[in-house]
Amino acid sequence: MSDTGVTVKKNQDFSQWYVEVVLKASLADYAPVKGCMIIREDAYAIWEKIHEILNSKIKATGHRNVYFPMFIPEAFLKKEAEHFEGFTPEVAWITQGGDTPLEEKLAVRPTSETIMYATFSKWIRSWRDLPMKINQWCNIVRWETKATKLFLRTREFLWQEGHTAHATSEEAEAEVMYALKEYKDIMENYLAIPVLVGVKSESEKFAGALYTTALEAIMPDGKALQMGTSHNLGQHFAKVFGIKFVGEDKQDHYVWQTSWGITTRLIGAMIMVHGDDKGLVLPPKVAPIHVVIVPIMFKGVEAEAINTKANEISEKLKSNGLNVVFDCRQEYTPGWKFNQWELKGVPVRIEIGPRDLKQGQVVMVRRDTGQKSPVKEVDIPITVERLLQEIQDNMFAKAKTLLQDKTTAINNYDEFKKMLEEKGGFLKAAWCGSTACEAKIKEETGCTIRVCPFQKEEPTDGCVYCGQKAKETVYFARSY
RNA sequence: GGGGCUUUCGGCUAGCUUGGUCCAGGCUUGUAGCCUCGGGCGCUAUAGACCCCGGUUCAAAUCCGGGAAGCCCCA
Repeated sequence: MSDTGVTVKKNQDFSQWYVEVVLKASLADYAPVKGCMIIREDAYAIWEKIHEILNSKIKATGHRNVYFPMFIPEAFLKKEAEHFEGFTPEVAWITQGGDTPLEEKLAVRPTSETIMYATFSKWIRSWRDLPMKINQWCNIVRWETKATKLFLRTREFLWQEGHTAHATSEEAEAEVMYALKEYKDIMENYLAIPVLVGVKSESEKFAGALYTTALEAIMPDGKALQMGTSHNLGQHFAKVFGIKFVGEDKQDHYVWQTSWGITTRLIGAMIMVHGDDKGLVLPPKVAPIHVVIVPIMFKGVEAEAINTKANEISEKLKSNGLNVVFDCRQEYTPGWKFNQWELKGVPVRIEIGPRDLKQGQVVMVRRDTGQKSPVKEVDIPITVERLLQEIQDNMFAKAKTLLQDKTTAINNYDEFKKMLEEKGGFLKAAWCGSTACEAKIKEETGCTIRVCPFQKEEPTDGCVYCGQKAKETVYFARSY
């Protein structure tokens, strides 16, 4: 065993394990600037996959992609006071161009509400211009001072931000829920990560929003991770940017707005949730490579026959729309290749050697369970297809078990603290609704309210902190 | 926001306490070649590093000061 592979066990040193998997599976690399990362081929391919999936969803419902500049005049950012206050600690500023100091400094976008909405006020005149539904794929800069982590928290990251404007509050509300629903589908049915959805508390909501809804997942170390957000902006921005339209009633109205986003952080979540001691395990639906074929080659006549057969299988699978790699490199042994492709998380491996050739079969190995089985040559395409689906399903089921295991219903504060130390995860507890209790809990335990679920559960106990009458049952957790 | 640890060939590291033995040693990787090579096989040859800036000194990987980057813990 060389150290080309992962050297620590996932459940022994999770942080170290994560860093090693990311670097050794060549998903990313450190950049020369603190807190910045290089997203490498395989990780970028996964991001492109996420593009494809979301693009096809939102285009089908009338959203269109655009691109706005990454520089935002300071005055724009300042217009919505709460928004400015929320973002200003982590905004990177440009103060000089060439040798000349700028008259007004420019923010490198931490999010594009302000620059987009300044323009919305020009574009929206009448109710016929609504709804306006646009989206942009871009990079974002938030100048974190510390605690950066590959994929999960970097100074620059990639994301998608949807921005819509509607004639009515109800329509905006529906749009918020629409984005949430599509996000949930991507996370659960493609990335195989189950999520909790709900509303953020007042102190956790997006700066400037009426309310924020979010999707939250749990990581194997018991920390929660925010997977995506969808905000109802109400008319806050419409009022400061003057986004008005003439309604069918011939009166002026302010628009109702939403914004929503998911980021490259999802890739980090996927690594954490599914990876194992051998490295990555990729959900088939987003895996850049579905099948790798490893020939067991010897010098002589058989070699050519194996080569031919492997190519044949590869072509057949490719024609079924799969991405297949035939790893015919001669400088590596089969064993070495097995380890390498496992590290990279390829869902299915096909081995073909002289013995298989004689018997008209191959050996098929699934990445999630390591299970090996001989498959007759004629059955290969259908078996691969079945296996990919099984792997996808199995991965989601496993992740669901993780979520269940890491969710604990709590009745009192002592238990809260005890469970937090013992296993972390989501702590489901009654809350009175006061920001003061929430702040106290955060101060004393580091836990925040991750979501207040949509399906309200009637609390049977008093508030977990103050004991007063509880308003609802919410999910607390430490988070990334 | 506070605290701790770390940094030597592409990767993992030895050397540092006690400055000179070090134009830095090993393993792995890369490159060229050989090898029946079914779980990181073996053999030969070759390439490759002291995080940066400054100081002390006849002499610095080693001591001192500053900086950068990475990781972890606490809030």
